Amino acid sequence: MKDVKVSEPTVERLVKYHRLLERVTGEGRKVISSKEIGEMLSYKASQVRKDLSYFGEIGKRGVGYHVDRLYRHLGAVLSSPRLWSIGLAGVGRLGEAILGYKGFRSEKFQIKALFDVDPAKIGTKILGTPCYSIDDAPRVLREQNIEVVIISVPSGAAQYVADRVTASGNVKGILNFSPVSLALPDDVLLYSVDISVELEKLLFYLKHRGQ
Amino acid sequence: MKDVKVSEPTVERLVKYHRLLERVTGEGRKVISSKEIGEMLSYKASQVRKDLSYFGEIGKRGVGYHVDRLYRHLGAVLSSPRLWSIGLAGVGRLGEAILGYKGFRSEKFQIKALFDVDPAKIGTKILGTPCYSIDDAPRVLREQNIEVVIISVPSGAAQYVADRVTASGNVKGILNFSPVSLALPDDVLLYSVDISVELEKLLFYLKHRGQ
DNA sequence: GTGTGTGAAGTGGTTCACAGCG
DNA sequence: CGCTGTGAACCACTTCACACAC
Repeated sequence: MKDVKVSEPTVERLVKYHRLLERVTGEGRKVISSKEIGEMLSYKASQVRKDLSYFGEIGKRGVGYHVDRLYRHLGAVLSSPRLWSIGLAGVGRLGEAILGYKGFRSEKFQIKALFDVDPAKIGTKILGTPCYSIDDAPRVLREQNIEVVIISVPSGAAQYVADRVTASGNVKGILNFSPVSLALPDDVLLYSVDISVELEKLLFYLKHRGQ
Repeated sequence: MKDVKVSEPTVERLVKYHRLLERVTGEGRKVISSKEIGEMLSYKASQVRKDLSYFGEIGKRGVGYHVDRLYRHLGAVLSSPRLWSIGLAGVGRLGEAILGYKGFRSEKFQIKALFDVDPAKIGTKILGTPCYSIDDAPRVLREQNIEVVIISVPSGAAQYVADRVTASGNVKGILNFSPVSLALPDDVLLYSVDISVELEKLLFYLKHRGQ
């Protein structure tokens, strides 16, 4: 797969096209147009075509996109070179929800180790995954070659946890669910999901919706 | 508060400035500069100044921003006209995590009603909040004047739930945690948080990180 | 001198419009 | 003729650079 530079919004849409195609494949559809994809996901047809064209000419002019071919094509674009091992720090309610989240099952990654501070959890298995002390994270992450960590701890603990986790030198990416900006070594990729900010934005625009 | 049109990224940053200021206020700091704010949140100082200038000249040239004044100013910009009543549909692991999420406490809103399909949950209170059948949603939403609903149901059920919820005619905004695009009446504002898309993006850029 | 406020320039992503191919 | 692929036009957000107030 050649390496085309694509913007973050494009990657996000590619993921959504892939998901949609998975569903459509199951329904036995053979061909789909950019217009139809766009209608199903609320994007402009031209946006869909541009996104899909970044990785080669995959559609047929005058016809549309062959569903199964496009599905496999996107699968290859989004595929991982291998199965990522993932750690999850903070097994509170949110952490446990993430751990058990069905939309999160994938052949791309697997949650291999949990970390917490609660002595009642350390040393046990939760939903089948072993839980370690956060202070053992550097060792465990190295031993199990875990390169991605999800942080779902309370905001006060997030920076401490991020420091422990990056101390291993093994971690290349962090997905942060806590509502704080983390300071990280700059070779570590950070993505954040801030649940309450999204609600705040919704309420802000609701307040000003007349406009 | 006069109505200035601000972009979504700006609103998101305003929320983060407000949060930061809350912390900084507590630490007894009197004055802060755009440069310092930027460093703490990983934004450019010029970005911070532009964002803060949309709602009037609030800083002092040559000095910086008075922390408490700026905090209250942002509070007013982001404030709600009143306390929003919120419903939450889908009290699975994720729904319960949201319900109990501390970062979610606010004087802007309150989760007033839960909805589910599980007969074991309907009619009970969960973490102190009453749970109703999703099919009673139109009535309950109207009776309790609930205008915002959080959807945290499995993807297969999301559209059905969205239809039930908007049937009341009362709902103005939806925060969707399920990984599907919802079709909604176009006077309903939609924000989505897609947990697995964020992880997919992280893994995609990790794979291509050499670039 | 110092740090804000802001027009102007720059950057990046989206949409258009049409050429090109099936 | 229909629908894709794509340069060019457009639009929106970010960054710069400097006048201005303290």
